[in-house]
Amino acid sequence: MSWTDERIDQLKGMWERGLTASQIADELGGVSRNAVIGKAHRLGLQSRPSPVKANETPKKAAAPTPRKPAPEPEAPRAAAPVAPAPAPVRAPAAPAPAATPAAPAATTPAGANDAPAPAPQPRIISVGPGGFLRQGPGDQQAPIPPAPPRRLVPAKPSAEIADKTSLLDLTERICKWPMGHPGEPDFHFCGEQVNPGFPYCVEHCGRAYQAQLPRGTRRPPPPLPFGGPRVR
DNA sequence: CCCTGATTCGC
DNA sequence: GCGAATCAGG
Repeated sequence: MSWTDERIDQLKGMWERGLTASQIADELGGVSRNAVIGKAHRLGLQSRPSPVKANETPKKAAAPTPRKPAPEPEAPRAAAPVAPAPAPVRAPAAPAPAATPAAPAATTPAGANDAPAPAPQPRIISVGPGGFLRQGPGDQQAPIPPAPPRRLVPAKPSAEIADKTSLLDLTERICKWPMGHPGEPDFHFCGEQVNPGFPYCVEHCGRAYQAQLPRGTRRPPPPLPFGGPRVR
């Protein structure tokens, strides 16, 4: 397998979302965990806490890599400028304590016993031209980029996907939201009319471009990147 | 042991 | 540029 633009995109997305290299490798398929890590580094996606990178020993007394016993005393070796960069540690999926289950008081005026209390949906900051969620003005959290292909189709007979949108059916005005996993028999694309200016239909734009919730709020279901571990 | 990411270096 | 081998922490 080679690193096509598309695969690189997927790698970036998943890496930024905090999936482990193993998960990414498994998801992409055809590459090893090491390949993913190597590529990520070459792409400059360094960041992310490494279990091994905790301390930085200024002295390299110990032979860290005996694979090639340097014959040279390495004279012109510039001293490694220890980057003091604390690096903006992206707050990952911090398990919000959520110790306070939000008293329903505010949302439940006295006497108002409306039963159909919809599930606590993410608060909509504003609505884009197509009706999808959009970030609030002051909210400059990086928008979750492309597309979390969730396993939406429970693997149906091939006849079932006979009229589904395939790769060949993609045009600039049909939704390219993936349904299922590439390579699987039921994999196809959404196929709806796109939200003008976007690669996805209105519905999927809503999923691709999510509003960042105000501090403290927690989306009940996690962003669910991909459908979890692939069932093979 | 398992997992993780980082790094090196032959290809 | 790629990724196996290796390192090293949890």
